Amino acid sequence: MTDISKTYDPKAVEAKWYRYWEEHNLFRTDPGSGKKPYCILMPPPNITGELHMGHALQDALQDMLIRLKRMQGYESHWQPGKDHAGIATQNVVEKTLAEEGTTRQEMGREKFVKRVWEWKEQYGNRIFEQKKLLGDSADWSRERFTLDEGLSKAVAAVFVHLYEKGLIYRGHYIVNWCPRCRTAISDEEVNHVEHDHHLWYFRYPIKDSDEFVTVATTRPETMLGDTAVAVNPKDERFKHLWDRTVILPLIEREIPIIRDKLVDPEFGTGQVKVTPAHDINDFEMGQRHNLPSVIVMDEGGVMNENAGEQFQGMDRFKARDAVIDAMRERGLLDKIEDHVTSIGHCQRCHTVIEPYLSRQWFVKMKPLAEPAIKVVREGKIKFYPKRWEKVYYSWMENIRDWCISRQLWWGHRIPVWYCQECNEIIVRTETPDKCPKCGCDELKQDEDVLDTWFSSWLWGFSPLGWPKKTDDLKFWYPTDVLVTGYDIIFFWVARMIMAGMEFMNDVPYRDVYITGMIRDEQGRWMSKSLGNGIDPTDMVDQYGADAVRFTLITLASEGQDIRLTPSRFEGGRNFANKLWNSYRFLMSKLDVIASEAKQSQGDVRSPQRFTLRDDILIELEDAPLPDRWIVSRLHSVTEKVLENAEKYRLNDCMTAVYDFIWKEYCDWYLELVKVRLTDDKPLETRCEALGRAVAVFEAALRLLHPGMPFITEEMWQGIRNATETSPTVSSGKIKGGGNGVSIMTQPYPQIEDFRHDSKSEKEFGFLQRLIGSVRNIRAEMTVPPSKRAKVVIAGCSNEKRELVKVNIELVKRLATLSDITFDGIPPPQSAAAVVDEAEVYVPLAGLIDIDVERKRLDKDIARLQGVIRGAEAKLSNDKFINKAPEDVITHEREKLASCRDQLVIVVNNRELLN
RNA sequence: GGGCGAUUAGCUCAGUUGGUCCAGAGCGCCUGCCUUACAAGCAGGAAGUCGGUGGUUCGAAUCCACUAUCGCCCA
Repeated sequence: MTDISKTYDPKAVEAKWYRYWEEHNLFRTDPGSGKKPYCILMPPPNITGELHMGHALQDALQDMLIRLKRMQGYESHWQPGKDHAGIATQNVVEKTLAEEGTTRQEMGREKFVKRVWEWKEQYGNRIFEQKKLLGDSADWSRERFTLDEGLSKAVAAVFVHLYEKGLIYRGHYIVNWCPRCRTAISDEEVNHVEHDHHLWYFRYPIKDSDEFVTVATTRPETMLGDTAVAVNPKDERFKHLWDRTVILPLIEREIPIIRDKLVDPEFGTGQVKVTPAHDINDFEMGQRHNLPSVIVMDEGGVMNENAGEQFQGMDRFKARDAVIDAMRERGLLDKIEDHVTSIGHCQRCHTVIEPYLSRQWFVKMKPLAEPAIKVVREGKIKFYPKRWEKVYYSWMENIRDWCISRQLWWGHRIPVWYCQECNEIIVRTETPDKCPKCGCDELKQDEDVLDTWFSSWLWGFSPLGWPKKTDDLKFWYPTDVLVTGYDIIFFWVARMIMAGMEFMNDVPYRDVYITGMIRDEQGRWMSKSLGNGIDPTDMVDQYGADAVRFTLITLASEGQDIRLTPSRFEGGRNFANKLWNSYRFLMSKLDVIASEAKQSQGDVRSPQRFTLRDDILIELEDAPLPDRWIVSRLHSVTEKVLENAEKYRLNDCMTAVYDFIWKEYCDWYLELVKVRLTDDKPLETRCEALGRAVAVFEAALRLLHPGMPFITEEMWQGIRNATETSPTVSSGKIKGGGNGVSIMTQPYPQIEDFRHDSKSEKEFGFLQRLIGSVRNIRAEMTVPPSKRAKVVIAGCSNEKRELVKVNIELVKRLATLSDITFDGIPPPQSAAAVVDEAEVYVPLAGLIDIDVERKRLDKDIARLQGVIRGAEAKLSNDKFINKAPEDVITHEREKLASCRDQLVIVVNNRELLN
């Protein structure tokens, strides 16, 4: 067929089939289908997000599983959705406001939130459009958004439930405060980075004396909020200081010297300043000793009136320098030391976090963690790779309460109202109209919104309709597997499991497949700021979606990180091209042979279709050896794919199919089929050969489809149109009808579909080695391909001689031989090889280079001697004979005998050259 | 400080339950081929003391201990 292009062009194929799948509703799912449920929840990407390689990798893996299960007859549902991403989205919209010269404060809350919704409608769908380019077969009609009506109801219901259970509380605590985002964030949202820093030693005068205490600090500006100095009660050095009073410099506040065992005598001088409003440890000390908390900066990190006139209005880092200067001027700066310290930064904007005393809402996590730990311990949830379970446990067992309130406008407003009359706190899923206690209707809702993860942690069930008891929920919960990266085990996976146990009383999924992270060539994270990212849509554009998917899946082994360069996708592209060309070959033959067949029957219908016998892969009794062999190999690759898919070793699934198609089907089988497709062969022979080649190919396409959906669909449709019956084999039979809509909905191959045939594999293996040995000789002696050689085989068992005779045409073709004779005298000037017990002589009169041949044989002798030595050493060891299993010993014996025989022949041949 | 991962061919990586002709792939490299499906290809080839040391074992890339280097996470 001349109209099939010589190189595969993904662009001509991908969009067409994606549209086709959507038009035929092939992604749509139905809990009432009567099939078995299978479900994956797509990790909802942020609406601000662009598709990155991590998405591409995880989507390729998820889609492969979804498509596989769909073909296996499950109601295979991939639940898509998006995340409202509180801080990120608010930041993005605020940025555009800044460009317009306004701020959200100027705009007001209501207008701002409306504006964000508009932004979401306009830009929020981009990432899904990009995912479609990858071929994702999610049921987009069921898309959910963490801020849509249903999910908002779920969030409110959860809040009320936990509040009423006493697991949500409000309180004044030190939280991680981002002065740039102007909100509290959770411990998980803080990244600690080690910095070369300093330790400043300040002298505080002791009241009514000339003495000082000397305290060391990494954050001098906080001294303005000190309300005590503390020493360790066991520290004998400072007994004389107990209960004395210190004058806090600059502020001139009298503060006590307290004793607290939390003080580390080794840190600094062993005398420490205590700032309860700006340090977590100091806060605890303050609680124990009833110290006042003085907040010295505002929400933006600017010093406030409590910092004193001199410093008020200064940014916290300016204030730091100013405090140091002021202390130095007063002679109260004792010294400065170099000090390495770990400083927390906002995960989102990288601003230095300020420990800050404020009133926030928290979730008590311990009670929620316990059942979630248990289900993993009991194996009800399994992590792949298993090692992540340890990480999960260590976090869960040391879990701390979760700060869930955020001082943002974009998000789920906290469902709490305060009575302006009696201060009653009203926690409701619906807006109350009056205070249940005093009846007053003046109620004010809490200003804050909830942490975005407070909606994402419900993703295990909320997109399926919870809190309603929907059919979806009944059918698909618990879901089957969550595919995600290790960076969000704490943020998301762990919390989802807790939520699942608390609200569904069951796990959200049975398996957690943790993927590795995509890194650049040097092993660095891909990030916008480094500019080292590779855009998946660029790669799809350049290499095709199938090539991108194939490459990523192949590289994803057991959760290892992946170093990626664009050139890696060439491997996938080349494979697609290889597939394409084998398809082109089959199609051209189908065309020719089909029309010839029709003509021979006096049937000249157009278009000509090839009739595929429905038992073509079953009736193999009289089939030639290569056919029996390739079907047996098909059995084996199917087995490998199915086994590895169960263990989420999808890379192994892919390489198994790759090896089968390229190295067995194309390199060997198709070359052999060509022998039976020459014009001189009877039509019947050609039809059978081509039919089997097509049927095997079709089965391989189905094996491959979940990983490479577009190209397999294109070729499957092509084959379907060119053949009379639907080519799909299932449960041992080719299904008739020819009306399959798509390869997507064809049955996935099962091992029972293809007969395993170890005899054929053994026989064919011999022929492969025989052909290989001749090819090796030819190449080493640089015999030009145009030169057809004659080969003499000697010392061959009757069985193998028959085998070669039956398949003589094949061997001749693949080894480029004009003739094969048996048991002739080895001709003079021959190159020689040994295959099993057979001696192979290639007469090379005039072509043979004696030196090259000597080297070749010497190499073989060395190899054989090595193997023999190894086997002898083992077999002469009594302990080996006594302890090793019988089959291992037998194998060693056979190996030794065979190699010894071969060695004799090779040595003999070598001597002839002396 | 605690935990985890990596270390195998020039590069990037597989190697599942310890054994199956002295360790595999892709890329790169070398030789020869436009052999009518494919040069994004075909045939052949070179290339590794599996980070180091010690141990367990009849047998270790694989299990154990120690150790080195790199990376990540938690505190």
